[in-house]
Amino acid sequence: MTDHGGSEPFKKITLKDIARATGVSYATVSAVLRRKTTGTIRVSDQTRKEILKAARKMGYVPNLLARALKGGKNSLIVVFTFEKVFPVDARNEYYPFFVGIEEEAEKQGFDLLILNNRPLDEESTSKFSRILMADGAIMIGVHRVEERLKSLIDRNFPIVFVGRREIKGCETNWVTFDYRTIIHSLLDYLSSEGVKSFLYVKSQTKAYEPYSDREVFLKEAAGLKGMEMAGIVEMAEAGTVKKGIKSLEGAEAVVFDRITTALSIQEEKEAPGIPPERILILEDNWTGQPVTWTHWTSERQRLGTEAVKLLVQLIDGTEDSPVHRMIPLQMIPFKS
Amino acid sequence: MTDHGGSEPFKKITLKDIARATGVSYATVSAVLRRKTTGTIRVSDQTRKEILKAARKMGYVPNLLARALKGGKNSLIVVFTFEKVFPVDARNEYYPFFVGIEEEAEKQGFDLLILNNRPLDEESTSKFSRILMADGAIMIGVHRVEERLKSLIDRNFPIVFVGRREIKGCETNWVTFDYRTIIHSLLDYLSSEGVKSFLYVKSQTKAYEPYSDREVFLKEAAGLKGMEMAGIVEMAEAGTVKKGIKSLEGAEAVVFDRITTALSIQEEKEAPGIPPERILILEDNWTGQPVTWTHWTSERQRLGTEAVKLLVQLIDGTEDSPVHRMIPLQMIPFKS
DNA sequence: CTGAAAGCGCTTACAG
DNA sequence: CTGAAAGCGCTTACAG
Repeated sequence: MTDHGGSEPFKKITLKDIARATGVSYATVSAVLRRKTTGTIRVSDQTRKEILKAARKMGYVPNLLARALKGGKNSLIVVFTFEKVFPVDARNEYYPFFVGIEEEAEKQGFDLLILNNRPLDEESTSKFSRILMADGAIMIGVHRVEERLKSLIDRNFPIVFVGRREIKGCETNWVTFDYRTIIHSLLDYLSSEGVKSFLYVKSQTKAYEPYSDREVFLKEAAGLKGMEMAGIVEMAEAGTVKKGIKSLEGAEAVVFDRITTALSIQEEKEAPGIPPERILILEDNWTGQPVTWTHWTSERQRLGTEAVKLLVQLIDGTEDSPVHRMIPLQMIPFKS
Repeated sequence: MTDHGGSEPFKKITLKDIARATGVSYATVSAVLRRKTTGTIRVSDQTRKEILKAARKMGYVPNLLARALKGGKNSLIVVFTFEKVFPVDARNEYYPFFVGIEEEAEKQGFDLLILNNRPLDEESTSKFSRILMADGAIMIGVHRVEERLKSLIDRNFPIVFVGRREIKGCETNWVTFDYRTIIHSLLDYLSSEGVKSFLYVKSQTKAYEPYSDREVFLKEAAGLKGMEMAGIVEMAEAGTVKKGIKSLEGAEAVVFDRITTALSIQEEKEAPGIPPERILILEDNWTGQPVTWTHWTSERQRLGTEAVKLLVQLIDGTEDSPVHRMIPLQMIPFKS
């Protein structure tokens, strides 16, 4: 049945093989197998059955590479990360995006092509090379601008970024959280506590869109509510916690940009000396650790599904670039 | 720069476009971009640079569909599940396999094609159709035998199953856990507690390989150590717990086949009336919930990486089908 | 040393 | 109503 030793490569069964076996042209076989016999090609019922039978018996599996190369769509979506590793690990901050992406892709009937962000062998083969195997792509993480990517976007290859991502001279599509509304709510809350000024703890050294967005909205909201940003404390996400706590002493209220930074302080025995209802975190809790201070709901998975929905619309031509979508967030206030 | 409204489809830049722009044959362009200029095709340095420059400027991205269709390998691995949903959710039992698969694929320089197990539009397009886009496939979950799959395996398409999976008349490759050794260890442990007989709690209604394996090895080990399997209690994984506990009363020792079943009993206030050091679970704890009874280490992620390693060897021709690999397990004994 | 041509497995417009 | 042929974008053996 099966022969051993140096197993032969893999023998593809093609349309031609079936055509030969049944004695018709392979165009006919193609038509029959694709159920297109109502169209321009018509085949007798007898032949139809023979072809179907032969295909089944020979174990024919269409080569979708060829199909896709010829025709248009492929029902395939690329997922690409600019990060070092692809976020399949549940502890990864981007993981919930991926879960949402897969869920929605499945619902919409798309398969997923996961591109690993590995170094390249040849100059010509860009990181994005495999992107053209798919109908469109979703990008996760903080990107570095690459000419090649810009060029694809310019030429209308459907690409959706998870998070607001701008590329100069380029019209990018993205889905992001509605940071503005939620940050205004959070400051309303702080204001209702009688707070007039706060310290802003900034963990990000490199500014990129989502973080500068938050800072902008925070300042805007503070201005509107007559509150004062008393100062900005730069703090590494890990380490220098003791020193960090020191620098918070005497503050009326504290606003953290990152949950990880807030958590590293929350964990310390010595409290920062601020009443907990006067501490805000401008992020959802994706860490799974307990958080008591005020923050917001995690809609990361939802952001993933929205990204796919938008991408599919772009692929279908139901939407035209550029499109930007916002996901609402809900406050989770401190509870004593 | 960019024009709005009814954005045109997506204009591919092909080798031909670059060839036209630089005034050489597109075979030359191909050679230059693939860095194969040392071979049969030689190009002047001047031309080389021009081609490279044009490619960059025009944003050329090779179409790997075409590349793969023509040539052989694609550096692409299919991951397929027979389950309803693809296990990207961390609470899914198969999720750790996927994590290991992605990790190793990344390491080996392969991208991943995730095939969703959705219903089909056409008869000819089998669930496995996209499989030929890749160099090989990894199968997760409990399969139903499908002719199409069998035929692919018969024709030496590289496929590795996660878990022992047999298909009649077919030589399948698989990686699995070394259930035999660990189950013998577990019974040694039970024996050292002075146990002479035990009850076997069986949750699986449908027998498939991994579970029948365990039962077989359990019986074998019991026989060897002069222990008696006093009875088999069939128990649904969820529900009927109360009744389940009743049926365990008076047993000298209990062996569970599934961690979920064991946990649903462990959670109940009323203990099963068996000393905890006389309870075994023939599974690792993939649930994340605390488990006190004796079980074994989770090597699921490792199984995923091993599956990829084996698949890559099959693709490279370093190994010939059929290959079976075993992953060792370690006992985690009850601790009071 | 170079470029034209065949061919990978399909689909579909087109000529008979 | 049917089948031969062109073409999707590449690579590579081959003829000039």
